[in-house]
Amino acid sequence: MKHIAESTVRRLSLYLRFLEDFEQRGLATISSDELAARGGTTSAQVRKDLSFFGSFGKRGLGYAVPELAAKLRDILGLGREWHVIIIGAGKIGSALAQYHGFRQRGFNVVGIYDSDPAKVGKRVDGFTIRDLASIEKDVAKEEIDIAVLTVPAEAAQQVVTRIVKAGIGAVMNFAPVQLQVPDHIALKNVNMAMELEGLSFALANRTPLND
Amino acid sequence: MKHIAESTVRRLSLYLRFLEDFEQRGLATISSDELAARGGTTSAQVRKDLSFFGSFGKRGLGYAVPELAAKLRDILGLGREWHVIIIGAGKIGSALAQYHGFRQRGFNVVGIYDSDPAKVGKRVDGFTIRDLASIEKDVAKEEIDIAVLTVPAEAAQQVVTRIVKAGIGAVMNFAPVQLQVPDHIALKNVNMAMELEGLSFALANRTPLND
DNA sequence: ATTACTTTGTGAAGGAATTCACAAGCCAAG
DNA sequence: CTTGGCTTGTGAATTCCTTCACAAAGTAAT
Repeated sequence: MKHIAESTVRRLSLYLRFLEDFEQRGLATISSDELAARGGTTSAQVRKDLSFFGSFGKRGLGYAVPELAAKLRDILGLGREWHVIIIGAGKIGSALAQYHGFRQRGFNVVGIYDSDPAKVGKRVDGFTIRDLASIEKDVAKEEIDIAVLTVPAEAAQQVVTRIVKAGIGAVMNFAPVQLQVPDHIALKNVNMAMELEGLSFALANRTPLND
Repeated sequence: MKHIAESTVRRLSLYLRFLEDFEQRGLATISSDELAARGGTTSAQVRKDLSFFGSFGKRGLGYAVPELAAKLRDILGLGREWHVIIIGAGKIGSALAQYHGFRQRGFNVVGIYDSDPAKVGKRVDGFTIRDLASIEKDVAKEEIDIAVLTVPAEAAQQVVTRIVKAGIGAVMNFAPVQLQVPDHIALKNVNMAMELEGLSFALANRTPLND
């Protein structure tokens, strides 16, 4: 397939959210214009985004809501269950383990890990915290797709190297470091400090920020 | 000032992190090449990013670490204290209130709010949860710069409209909705579900994702 | 002081993403 | 079955961002 831009994928996610809302409200069709208004973009952008994957609309009419939603779920890989582990049972890790929004979308958290002996064996929202030592074995055996990394910055690269070797496919990194991973591994960084600095920059410079 | 791209600001944040690391290790100078290697970009990109704000380097030598760090802190608006409030004392809101990384960077959390009478008055990590009803008054009186929004999706737009009217400057939105704010308000969205769907897309399509 | 080497700062070139603009297709009404 | 009104899908134009490439400016050694 042709290369799809990061920004396009983000927007597809957004469109899906709106479609699910429309679906619930019983709307049958939606135009690119309405979708665009809702997402703060343009109708041309919506149509271009979708056009990378096929033509799903009817000229003169718009898009059938449930069909397009189904198509987007398919494109985004939400048609199946993904196996997720959380590594690091600190504050963020524990909060994420308790967040049930994952499951709804097919992100099935199957375990949470820590290296601290004082934490291993304790329970967090139904999960028994597992020992980090067993992670390679588990990743392979339980066919883990995605790791959510909430370990301290110093430990992050070492952990990610281990799980990549064990066969992980994707990593969502909360540690404030730039991780080195092979090209075929999907990596996303979530960094509160950086987002806040974006706001602080905008405030300090009175620059209109568009996001 | 000329318009600065979102991506540039993110990289400046990243460079600052590296510089602070180098600073701590006592390094006096750093080249754009080394900075680039650390951040997964190119030396030309580093120089171009910095060039929007001035010329801080010495040809043949590189950049003086503490000077460049100071300059970046200044550019990013980290030279002063920002007053931050958290709105929504649920799981995420409470976790953020307990996160002390904010304070270090000059983001001073001064209060946490909820509309649930059962929560108002309770304490979270040293903060007494305040009643959402008093938010307009407080935003104005305490000169709040940044609001971190962790309320349910249904309430988000209404709350943001109120605080914008009360004079807030920037909003970091955790609710999975696209908020409407005037142009002069800085807005950042943090959306776990969307990030995960990005990973899921990459896994489902084996598309190398670059982030 | 001259030479060899290094690294910045920046116009120009190239590439990527967004927006424009319009032909093509579909529906409904008469 | 024709006309009018809408909305899609997509090349072309445009805008935005990144990379190239090199003159200018510094260091160090002889």
